[in-house]
Parts: sequence; C-alpha cells; structure tokens
Amino acid sequence: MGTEDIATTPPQQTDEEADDDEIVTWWGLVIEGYHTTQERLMAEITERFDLTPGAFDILVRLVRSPDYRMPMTKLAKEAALSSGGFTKVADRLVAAELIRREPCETDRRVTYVVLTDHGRRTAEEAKHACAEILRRTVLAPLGPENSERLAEAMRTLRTANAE
Amino acid sequence: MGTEDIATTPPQQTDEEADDDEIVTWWGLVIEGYHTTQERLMAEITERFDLTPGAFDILVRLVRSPDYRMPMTKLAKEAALSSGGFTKVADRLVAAELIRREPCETDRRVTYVVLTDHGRRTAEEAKHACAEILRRTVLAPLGPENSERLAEAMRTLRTANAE
DNA sequence: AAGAAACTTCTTGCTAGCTAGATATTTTCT
DNA sequence: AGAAAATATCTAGCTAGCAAGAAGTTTCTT
Repeated sequence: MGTEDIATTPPQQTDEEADDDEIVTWWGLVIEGYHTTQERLMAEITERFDLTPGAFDILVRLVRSPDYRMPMTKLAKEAALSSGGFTKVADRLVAAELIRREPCETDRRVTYVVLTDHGRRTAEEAKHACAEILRRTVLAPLGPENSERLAEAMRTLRTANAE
Repeated sequence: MGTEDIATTPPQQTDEEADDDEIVTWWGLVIEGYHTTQERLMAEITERFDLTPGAFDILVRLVRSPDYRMPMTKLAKEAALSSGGFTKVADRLVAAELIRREPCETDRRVTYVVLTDHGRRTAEEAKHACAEILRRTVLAPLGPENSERLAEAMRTLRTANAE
C-alpha cells in the first residue's frame, strides 16, 4: 500500500495490483505448461493415427471398457462432451469404421457404441504410442517424484473444483 | 512378463499393457484436474464480464503491455493463435469497443491493437476477479508449498516441450 | 533502380463442439 | 391404467478458431 504516487515502469501500479498480476501470471504458466505438453502429445498421436484428440479420447475409454462397449450417454459424460456433440463424434467414428452403434435389448432408449476389430487394434496401438510419448515428454523431464506430486496436486484441484 | 495366459477381469492384459494404461490414466488425471479448474475459472469470468476465454486472455496481455498496445502478430503469437484466428478475435473485441486498431507510422505492414478506456477498465476488473478466484479455487486448496511445486513442474514441462 | 524474397494482415471456407429443441422410450406417481 | 416426469438420442443452427492463400509493404540483392 501507499506506492500509488511513485510512477515506475508499469505506470503507477499498486501493491495489490502487483499481487493480482503475480497470481494471474503464475496460473498463466500452468496453462502454458499444460498446453505445450498436451499439444505436442496430440500432434504426434493425430499424425500417426489420423485421429482427432476427441476421437482418441473416446477410443481409449472404449478399449478399457468390458466388451469394448459403453452406452452413449455414459461415454459422453466421461469424455465431458454434450450429448449433441457426442453424436457427431460418434458419427465420424462410425464413418471411419472404428466403432459401431448397437441398440440395447432391454432399454430401447439406449444405444451402445462398440469398438470394431479395426477400432480395437487402432485404440491399442494409439494407447501404447501415447504412453511412450508421455514417458519421453513428461515423466522423463519431471522425474518420478515430481510426477507423483503433480498427480497429487491435480487430484486436489479436481476434487476442490468438481461441479 | 509372463502373465499372458492368466485371464483376469480386463481380458488377458500383459504387464506392458497394464503399464501403458497406468501412464495414460495418470495423464488423464492431469487433464481432468486442469480442465475442471480452468472451466470453473472461465465460467465465473465469462459470466461476470461477458468475455470469451480468448478475449479475456487478450485483454490481460494488453493491460500489461506498455501503453496498453501491441502489434497484432506479436499478440497472436503470445496467445498461441493463428493470424487468421486472431483477426476474428480482434474483430469481436473492436465490435465490443474494448480495443481499437491503429496503424504503425514507421512500418505500414504493422497494425497495433490498443485498449480503449472501456477496455482498460474491463481488463483491470477482470484480472482482479481472476486473481481472487484463483486464490480461492487453486492456491487455497493446494497450499503455498504445493503451488510452488506445481509451477516448477509446469515450467519444466514447458521448456522440455517448447516448439 | 528493379526485381525477388520475406513479412503482416485479412479473407474464405472448413471443422469441432455447444445449445436448444424434437422425438421416442421408460419410470414414477396417482 | 393413464398422466406426468425423466432419460436417451438426434437435428439444426451457432460460434470459435484453424489453414490456405490473397494482397499490400518492406527489405535485400544485384
């Protein structure tokens, strides 16, 4: 407080404003670090497998599901997509013959999406490539201890800010 | 190695596949933690100030620049936008009377964007609100030590994966 | 000084994903 | 049983941002 009258290079900035600035810059660093890494990861994946980031995400979730299958709504929610948005992603994946739709016998509102054989192979290869890239671009630079701490911090943020 | 013959709940998964899975899941946690937090932050900002996330980012960068002014190309690069994409963001900000374009006297290829008075006020208020939200939703849950470690990890990732 | 090369901005057309609302089905309540 | 509410998917129209390329300006080379 009380430096309002002294004009320095950033024109008359109060201590409080400087504080705000520091915090916003600090979070900007998080944004940049995250995006740089994620974009590099996705650049390699999309180039090697001809998948969009959204499609890759769906495939990985499906390949981990029992019978490689999940109801549309559940999958959309997991992937943080709207139902309308997910319909289009699913359309594209069906067109690429990576998944197919299957009606549910017991509840006719529900449609399952299921990996095709081609989709399962692609998903497994892409997941393996993803892990390899992550070892190289994230785990190696950070080291195991910092990696563990990063995960812990993110877990905290997720729980603190969920819904 | 050597567990291929024993079928467990995920149908015959090798150790290597389990390893891949663990890493991909670990990074998925980072994605989720980051997005949850960022979305909550942006939800509050966009609601209070009628700004898109991209517009907010531009405004904050401008309010920190000398004379509240920057060449289009430099600003686009800082904000990780393509030049075409940035033209449209700038169009919207001009329409909202938050910035204006100004030709450069010495190099007629260059156009500056400059905060209007209204833009400067909005940017300062939004930055202050952003800092307040970050204190509440990020710094408080993490605590100072973990916050410092998070920034350090992100700095490492940024440098490791730049360009 | 003339032409080539590089740089900056803007235009055009495209894609991904969202919101709102339509339709069909199931569940719940009376 | 039948009305009302909830659930699941799809459709239509919208927005943000990208990529490619057009057009103008400057700088470099001869």
